[in-house]
Amino acid sequence: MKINIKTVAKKAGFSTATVSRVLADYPGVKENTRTKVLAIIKDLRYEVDSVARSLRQRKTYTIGIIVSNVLSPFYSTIAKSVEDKARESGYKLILCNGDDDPLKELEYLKILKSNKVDGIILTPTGKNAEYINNIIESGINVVLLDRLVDGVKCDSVLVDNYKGSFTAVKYLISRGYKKIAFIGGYTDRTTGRQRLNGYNKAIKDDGLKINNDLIKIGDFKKESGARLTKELLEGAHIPDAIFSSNIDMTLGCLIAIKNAGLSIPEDIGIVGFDDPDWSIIADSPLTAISQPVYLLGLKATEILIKNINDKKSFSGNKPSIITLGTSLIIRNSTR
Amino acid sequence: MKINIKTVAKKAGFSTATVSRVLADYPGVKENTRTKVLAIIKDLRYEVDSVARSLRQRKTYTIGIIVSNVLSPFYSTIAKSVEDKARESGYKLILCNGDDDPLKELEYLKILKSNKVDGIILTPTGKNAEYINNIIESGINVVLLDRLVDGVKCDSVLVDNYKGSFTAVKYLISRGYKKIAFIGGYTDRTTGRQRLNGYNKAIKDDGLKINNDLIKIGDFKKESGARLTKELLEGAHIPDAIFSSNIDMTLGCLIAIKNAGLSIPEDIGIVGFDDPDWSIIADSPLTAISQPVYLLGLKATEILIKNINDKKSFSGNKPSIITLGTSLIIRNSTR
DNA sequence: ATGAAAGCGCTAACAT
DNA sequence: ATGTTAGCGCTTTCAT
Repeated sequence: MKINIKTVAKKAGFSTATVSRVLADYPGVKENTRTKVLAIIKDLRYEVDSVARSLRQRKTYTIGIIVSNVLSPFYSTIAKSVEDKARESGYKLILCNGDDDPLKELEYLKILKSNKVDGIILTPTGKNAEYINNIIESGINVVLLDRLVDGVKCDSVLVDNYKGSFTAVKYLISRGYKKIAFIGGYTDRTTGRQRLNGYNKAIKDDGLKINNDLIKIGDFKKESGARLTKELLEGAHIPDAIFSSNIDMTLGCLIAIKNAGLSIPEDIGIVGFDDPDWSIIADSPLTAISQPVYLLGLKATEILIKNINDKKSFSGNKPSIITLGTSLIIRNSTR
Repeated sequence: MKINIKTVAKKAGFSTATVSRVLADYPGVKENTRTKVLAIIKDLRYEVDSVARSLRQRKTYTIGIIVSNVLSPFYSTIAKSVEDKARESGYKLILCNGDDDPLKELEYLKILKSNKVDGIILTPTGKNAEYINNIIESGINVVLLDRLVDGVKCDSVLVDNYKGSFTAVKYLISRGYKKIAFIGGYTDRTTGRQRLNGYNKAIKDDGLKINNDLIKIGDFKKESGARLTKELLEGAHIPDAIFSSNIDMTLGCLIAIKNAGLSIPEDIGIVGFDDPDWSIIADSPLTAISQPVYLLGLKATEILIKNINDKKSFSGNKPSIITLGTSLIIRNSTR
C-alpha cells in the first residue's frame, strides 16, 4: 500500500494542495484543518517524497563535495565541517572522492550537475575549468576550497600556502640548517605550486642556493612521501632538514626516516605543512605549520549556502577569495 | 533556455521516447537514429535530469551511509571503501555523520528514506530498531556495519571484537603484566560491549582479578581516551598496562601518557584495538589489533548492492552476519 | 481558506 | 523502429 500525499488528502477530506500547505507550514490554513491533517499524517506515518518535491521545486537541498582523498585527515576534517554546517542549514551532502584525478573529477561534476545539487564545494585538480564554468552558468553555485582553477570565476576559500611554507623554511634556516630539502605535491595544483614558491623564496632570501636535487615532487600521498624521503636519504646530496608540504607526505617522510634508522632531530630536522593530531606522540613531536582546516570547510559552506539563498554566483559583485592564515607550531623535530 | 529531453527530441526530429531509448542504450534503435540523436545531444550539451529520472524509475542510484564520526580514521576508511565500491557500481553516496547520537541517527534515517536512497549502510547506535525495521519494510535495503541492533533483521558485516580484545589482553598477560586497565567506549554498542567482554574473559581466564577501578568507559573519542588515562594514572590503582579499545581513544591515551612524563614500554605497556597509520612513528611503535577496515566497508557495500539488484532484503533466506577476523601486530609498546 | 489542475522531466507500457 | 501518452508525487498558480 503506497502512502502519498493523495492518500493523506483523501483520508483527511481535503485536497492535496491543503496537505502540501500543512507540510510547508504555510500560514493560511485553518488551525482545525492543520490539526486534522497532521493527525492523519502521523496516523498513516506519511513522509514526503523528497525526490518528487525536488523535481517540482527545482531544489534538492543537497550540496555536493568533491575532495581529493577522504582518507587524508585534511579532507575528512573538511568533510566533517562541511557536513556540520550543511546539516545546520537543512542541506545534505553527496560525498565524492575525486582522487586528485581530473577525469574522475569531471565525472563527478557531471553526476552532481545531473542530480541538480544546489551547490558544489570543490577541491579542484585545476583541470576542468570549462565544465566548471558550464556548471556555474547553469545556475549551480560553486565554491572552490583550498585550491584555485585558472579561468574559473567563483568564490574561493584558501590558506596562505606561500606564507606558511616561507615561514616554515625560514624557521629551519634560523635553526642553522643549510641543506633543506622540499617534499611537495603536484605543482600544477595551486597548493603544490605556492608551497614550492614559498620554499624557494625563503631559500634565496637567505642567500642559500636552490639545489634541485633537494626538491622532490610527489602526489600528496603517504607512499610518495616515504619514497621521496628514501631517495633523498640515499641520494648524492643528503639534506640536513626536510620541509614536507602536506600531512600525508609528512607521515610517509617520518616512516622513511625511521626505517633508515635515523633520529629526529639529531640526524635530520623536519617541519611539516599541516599539523596532524598525532604530532605530539611522534618520536620527536612534530614542528608544523598549522592550518585552520575545520574553519576552511566551514567558511566555504557558509559562503556557498549564502550564495544559494541569495541566488547569486558570488558573495559580492565579483568573486571573492578568502585566504586564511597559518601558524607555526614549534615542537621538537628540529634542533 | 532550458534544454530537456523534449528539446532534444524536437531538434532531432524524433520522439522523447526514442531519445530516452538512446540515452538508455536500448537495443532496438536504428543505428542511424542513434547517431543523429547523439549528435544533437552533444550539440545541445544535453544531460539527463537525474531527479526526474529517479522519480519516474523509483530508483535513485544513491546509497546513504551513516557513520559515527568521519573524523576518525576508522570511519573515513569506511567512507572511502564504500565510495570506491559504490562508484564502481554506478551509485553515489550521501554521507551522514550520525555522531553516535541516536536522535541524529534517526533524523538522518528519515532524510535518507525520504530521499528514496536505494540502500543504507549504517554503523548503528543500536537505538532506532523500530524505524530501521520500518525502512526495511518500505523496501530500502539496509546493511549494518561494525555493530548490530537488537531486533533488526538484516545483513551485517562485523569484526570479531571479542576475540580481538581477548587476544590483546592475553598478549599483555603473557608479557607479564598484572594490572591491566581497560579503556573502552559505550557498552550499549555491540563493539563496546564485546571488547569489554573479551577483556574480562582474558583476565579471568588467567586467574587474575577484575578490578573495576581499572575499567574506564568513555565515548570512543580522543578526548575521553586522554581523560580516562589521566584518571587511571592518578588513581589509587595504577595500571602497569592499558588496553585501549579504539583508535581514537588510543591516541588520547598515548597523549596523556606523554603528558604525564611516562615512557612506553618502560613505565607502562599499551595495546590498542585498531591499527592507526601513525603506529610506527609513535614514540614506541604501537602494538595493536589490526582490523580489516577497508574490507569491512567493501563487503558491506557489495552485499548491499547485491541485495538491491536481487530485490531482496537479505543475501540469503535469512539475514547473514559476516564476521571478519583481526590480527595482533606486535611492535614495541609492551615490554 | 480551500480546491482544481497543470506540469516539473523523465520512462515505459502500449500502440502502430 | 518509433511514437503516443500516462503518470511518478509533489507544489503552486489560479479560481472560488
